[in-house]
Order: sequence, then structure tokens, then C-alpha cells
Amino acid sequence: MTGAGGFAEVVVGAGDVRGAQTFHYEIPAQLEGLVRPGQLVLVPFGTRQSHAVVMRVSDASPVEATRPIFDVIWDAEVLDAAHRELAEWTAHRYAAPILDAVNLAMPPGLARHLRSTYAVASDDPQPQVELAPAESRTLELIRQRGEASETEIRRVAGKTAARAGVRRLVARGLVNRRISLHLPQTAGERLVSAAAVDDPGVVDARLARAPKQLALWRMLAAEEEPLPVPRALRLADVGQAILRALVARGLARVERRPATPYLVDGLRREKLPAGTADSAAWQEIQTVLGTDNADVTLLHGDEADRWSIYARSIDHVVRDGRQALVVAPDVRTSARFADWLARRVEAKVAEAARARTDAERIALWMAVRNGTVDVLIGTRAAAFAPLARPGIVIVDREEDAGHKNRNTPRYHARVVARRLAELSRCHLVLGSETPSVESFYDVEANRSRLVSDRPTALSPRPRPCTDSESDTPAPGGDVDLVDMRRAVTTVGRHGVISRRLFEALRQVLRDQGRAVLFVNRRGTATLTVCRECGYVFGCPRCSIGLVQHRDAAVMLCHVCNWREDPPRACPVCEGRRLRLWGYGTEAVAEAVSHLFPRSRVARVDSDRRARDVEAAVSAFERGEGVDVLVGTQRLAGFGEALRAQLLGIVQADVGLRFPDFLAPERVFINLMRLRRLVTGGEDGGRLVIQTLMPHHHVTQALQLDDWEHFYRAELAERQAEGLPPFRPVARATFAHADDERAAAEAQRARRELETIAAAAESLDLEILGPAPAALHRRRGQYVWQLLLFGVDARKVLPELHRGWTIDVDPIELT
DNA sequence: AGCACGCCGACT
DNA sequence: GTCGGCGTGCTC
Repeated sequence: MTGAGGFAEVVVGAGDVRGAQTFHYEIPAQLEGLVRPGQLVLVPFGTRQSHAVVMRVSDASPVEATRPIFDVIWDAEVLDAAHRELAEWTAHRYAAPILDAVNLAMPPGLARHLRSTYAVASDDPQPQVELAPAESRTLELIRQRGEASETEIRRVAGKTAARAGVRRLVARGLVNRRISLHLPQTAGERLVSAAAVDDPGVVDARLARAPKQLALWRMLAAEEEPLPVPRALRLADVGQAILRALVARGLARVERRPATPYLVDGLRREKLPAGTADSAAWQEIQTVLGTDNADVTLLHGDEADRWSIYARSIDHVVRDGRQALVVAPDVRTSARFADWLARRVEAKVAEAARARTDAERIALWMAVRNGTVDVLIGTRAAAFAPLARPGIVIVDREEDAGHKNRNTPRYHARVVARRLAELSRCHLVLGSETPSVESFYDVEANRSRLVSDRPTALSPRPRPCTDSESDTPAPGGDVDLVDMRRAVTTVGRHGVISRRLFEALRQVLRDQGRAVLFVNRRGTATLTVCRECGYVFGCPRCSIGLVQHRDAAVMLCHVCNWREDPPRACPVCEGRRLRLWGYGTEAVAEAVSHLFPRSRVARVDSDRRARDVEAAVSAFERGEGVDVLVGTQRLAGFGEALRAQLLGIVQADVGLRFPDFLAPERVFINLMRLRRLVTGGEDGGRLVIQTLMPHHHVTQALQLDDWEHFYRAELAERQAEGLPPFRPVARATFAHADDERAAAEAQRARRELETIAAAAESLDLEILGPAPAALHRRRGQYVWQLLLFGVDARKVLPELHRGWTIDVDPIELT
């Protein structure tokens, strides 16, 4: 079909359109030449009127019956060509609704800043249909005023009736919606916080005759961060005068927050680290930075080396008048790198997490887009930031699971960054300590270049091998592999700590040293079982046992957080003899305290408050008051503060026994990282690995400190099994409160996908399942899954019905 | 999301 | 018979 004003292909902002579906609208005569790609427009959609983003403008439409665009909401190009393409690609690649992908690249929270007003559609005197009273009042209001806003309508129709009522008026064609964009402006704000006092009792006494000031002070003292003044006054229910009085007494402090809180202060100039100035890695990267090639470099090295090379690259690019984007795996790293960089490079550096409010995040979005910001540092969502002239994209710790988004679209920042670099023809640097299997494979397949400042890391470093068949200490070696199946001489409760780990701990503590013990579960006991009848205490909502947490005296579900009191007797046979199986951080910490009564042990897990954990780690780092840290994966967030003489992996292989072919990579990467953080570089600490699988390639590679050993073994296995990166996999899950229904839907879906595949010619697709998910019941819902292998999986995935969750390139299968 | 429609079982 | 819950298809 063709038309005079042309046609626009749009993504409708209705939030409910599944699949990568766009819609075509006709550009009416009055908007001819005014509708351009990237704009925000108003369109009719079913019975609704909604905002939409123009993706393309053309002379013809593939659809016969098109309706006209009503209006242009925002004249500016909200999405530039590269980001339109990136959004479409993301939706397609991850089989996600295109709107979700588009929203990632748009100003944050845009939909919240669209204001609607309503005007009479026609001068039709009387509607044919009967109107509810609230609808009549609304229509009357709109007729009188000519146009009415949502708030005005709410006033006459009431809060609940307003929305539905005005929607029905629109659906019947009596009223038209107009949408305008009101992006919030930020002019900075005043923040208030309580002054620090040693003894709160003194304040109580001083303010004894000023109850309102006291209330305000108590409220402020309970807050971790400064509050905006209006919010603080509202929360304490006091006026300006009370705050002024409190400030005058020196008990509160008011500071101004700038309008650009995202900018990182870099006043204190420090030099770029000299070490990398003439390194091979920097030489390599330098040669491609000047070109327009979308080359990919896998930069292998320690944090200090990587950061230094990032800084040199960023400096180079910024001098060239272009922007740099750095994607960090977590907010902590993002903040640390931003501070570090701003002191070393002459550039306007912004850190995404510093923009907290909607207004601030929108201001940052604009600044990135206008180019007032040279460098943007953030976590995975930053990969969609609207850089106007990108010169380099850096993904730090590319192997980290933090780069994978956990809701739709379940994108991986490394993968998105790679596409972004291609689209904007700039260089991509993937930095890593322990590359992901995928990135290592890309090097093998010549899709990226490996540069490393430690070439030796690429070849096996022979280590004295310990005898895994016995539990006698091996001489010399700094890596001990303890086979827990044979380690009969365990000490402490539950056989948690082997003789070897015990000896190592004893030696370290005797020498006033420090140790870190890694346990991948929190709590005291994993499973509680009745000795009389065998009853297992499980979560009522999930198919998993409740974990005892002795500290908090609670039984906890680690999946859904269900909690109940620890039992005294079995609910079935009333037997009182209960057996506790398995262990977590609490049990290990307890065992260490028991074995070494003079040691000072602290736990690092999510059972403890962030503040307490920070304090414990900082005490450990200073060597004051804490000698042993026992923690979960949460340890890894503390970086080099964990430096110690000993790292004990209490159980290396819990993850490896799950039916999850991605588990070895995860376990390997996590343990390698911990190892690097704790035992560090050259001076090296000791590593004791307790395992039930001493011959697994993960444990072997850890013992040999040889990552290539791991990749060779892992890649060989994955190739033999037809797994990623040789063949992509996608996971689709369906959950329902009724198990049989979920199973039936999964069966039906499989048949439907097979029918589609059969109709198409030679699709590379293999469907496994349906099978109950590894965790069959979650929060009262039964989960069934399909695994789809092959490159064409994403062609059929959008056909899945409502209620399915799709994860393309999952990083775990549980 | 929101609406229409068709399929059920549960009720008048 | 008819009411209503639930699943499903559709929106250029």
C-alpha cells in the first residue's frame, strides 16, 4: 500500500504487545514531513490511544489497513539510528518484546513523564450509549473546559472511576487523548543529615524541652544517608523553623546537592600509572583506536593493569573528541573505577549510579546524548546509554555474572556492548581476570584478539601436586587439594574442616596471620530431618528444604524467603529427635571458633547487615579484631580487602553437582576470583581446596593455577555435547500453581514449536523437554522447562504464549 | 493492558 | 439456561 504522506513503522508504548512486533501507521497530510524516525508520536491502538516510537518512515506499508498518526508528542529524535538498531537487535536476539528493549535506550522512566489531557472528539450532541454517572460528569467537564487533565478529571469523577471512565470515553470515540512530555528538571536540592554524636543520651537531655527538634533529630539519626529537606520535614512532621533551630544547635547539617550529581569530582590529579605505558597490550590497543574498525580485544590481566590500560585508552579517545563507555559488573566496581579514573584523566566523568532520582537520571541521559559528558561508567544498563559519538566501549570483568540482566530482556551486557561497538564502529575492550568460556572461544575462532600483560598465564604453571588419595600434608606446594571422600581425619562438627585445613589455619593464626574461608551457603544446617519417621522440613511453597539459621533462630527458605520458627518436634510423628544435615557459613564460623577459641571470626553473608559486614571486613583488612572471615560469594565484592595468608574453600563442588552444564564455568570463575583476591599475586598465600570431586577439571585447573587447562577440558566437553559456545541454547519456563496444567502447557508448547519448525525448512533447532525445572516448585508455582538448542531457537521462541519466561544464552539452568 | 470471545463448571 | 472465572487472540 502507498500513501501521499508516507507511512511510519512504530513501536507502540502499550506495554503488552508480545514479540518483536511493530505496527504501521499512515502519516496524515497535516503531519507530512514532520514525522521522523526516533520521534515520539501519538497513535490509535485498538480502542486505546497510546504513545509510540517511530522506528522507520517509508513510502509503502506492508499492511493494508493503516490508521493515521494523531500527533507528534516530542519533536526531538529520542532514539538515534544506532540505538533504534540496537533495541531491535536486542529484542530479536533475546526473543523479548521490542518495547522492553526500546525502553532500555530511552530516557529513564519516560512513561511516567507523559501527561495526558482529554478533549471532545466530535460535536456529536448525545452519545447513543448509556454512560455511568462518573463518565457523564467527566464528559461534561471536558465539554465545558474544551480540554481537561487527568488531575481535573480525578477531581470530578473520583480516584478509581477516573481512569477506567476516561478510557471508556476514548474507546467509544467521544473523547481524544493528547499526550505531552514533561521531563523533570533538576535544579539541585538541599539535603539534611544528623550531626554525628557519640552519646545519643546527651542529645536527649539537650532537647528535653524541644520535643519536635528531638523527633526530627531521631528520625535523621536513623537514616543512613542525607535526606532531601522537604522529605525530612514531611517524615518528621515538623516545619522549617524546627530544622533551623536544630541546625543552629549544631545537631543537623544542611548541604546542597548539585544539579549534576552524576559528575565525578576529579580535582586531585594523579598521574596515569607508568607501568603500562609501553606494555604490549597498550601498544596493541593503541594501533586500533585510531581506526574505524569495530575490533574486539580481550584484555587479560589484573585489575591494576586493566584499569591502567582502560585509562590510557579513554584518555586517547577523549582527546580525539569522542566518548567512552565503561560497563562494570556491579555498582561497587563502577563507583571505584569512576573515582579512580576521574583523578587520572582530564575528562568529564559521569557515574550512572550517582544519579538517583528520575530527574537526575534523565539529566544524565541528556548529558550523555549531548556530549557534555566524556566518559560514562555504569553497570549493565549503561550499555544502552545514548552516546552520541562513542570512541571506545569497555566491559570490565566480562566473565562476571553481573552483566546478565535478570528480567526481560535478559540481555548480557558483553553481548550488547559488542553489537553497540559494531553499530557505532568503535573499539570494544573486554577486560578479564579469568575469561568467560565464550570470550576464550572467540579468541580461538579469531573473532577477537587476546592481549595479556602476563603471557605466562597462558601456559601451564607447574605446581607441586598434592596426593589427593590421602590426607597427609603435602610438602611445599601452595595449593592443597583435599579429597573429602577419603579425608577421614576431619575435625570439628559435621566433618566440616579437614585435618589439612585445620593445620593450615593453625599455622596462619599462630603467625598472627589472617584467613578467609569460602562456603557457598549461609546458615547453620541445610536440612532438618526427623530421626523417627524421616520427615524432611521443607518450604511449603518451594521444593527445597528449609535452612536452619541458628543466629536468628529461624528456618529459612533460600528461594522464597519463607521463614518459620525452628521446630522442637516432628509435625508428623511428634518425634523429638531431629537430625541436622549439611552446613553453611554459620556452622563453619562456629566450628572455627570452637577449634580456635582465641581466633576472632566474622561472617560475611547476606544474613548480616551491610554496615556490619563492611565494618568486619575493614577490621579484617586493618588486622584489628578479625582474623578469620567466613563467607559466601558475597566475599568477592570486597576486593583486595580480603588479602590473607590462607584461603580455604570449604567445599569446592556444591555447584558442580547440579544438573547444569554451565555450573563448572561459574564455579571456576568464582573460585579463581576469590583466589586472586585473597592470596593475591606474587607473594602468594596458601590455598586449601576441600572437594568431593578431586579429578574434576575445575578442581584440577584450580590446583594447577592453569586456566588454559580448564578451557581446553571445558570446551572439549561442550563440543562433544553440542553445547554453547558451539551451539546456542535458550531456556523457556512456564510456571503455574497447578502442576498438571503447567505440564500440559509445556507439552502443548513443545508440539506447537515442533509444528512450526517442521513447516520451515531445515531449521537448526532441537527441543529438549518438557521437564520439571531443577527447582520444580517455586513460591507455590510449579515450573516446567524446555531447552532449545540451535541458532534458530529465537525464530520460534516468540510463538510461546503468555506466561512463558524466555532466557536466551542463560547463565544458569536452575 | 484491556477488551472480546469461547470454553468450562457451578449455580439458579 | 445463565453467570462468571479462566485462557486466548488481537490491537497497524
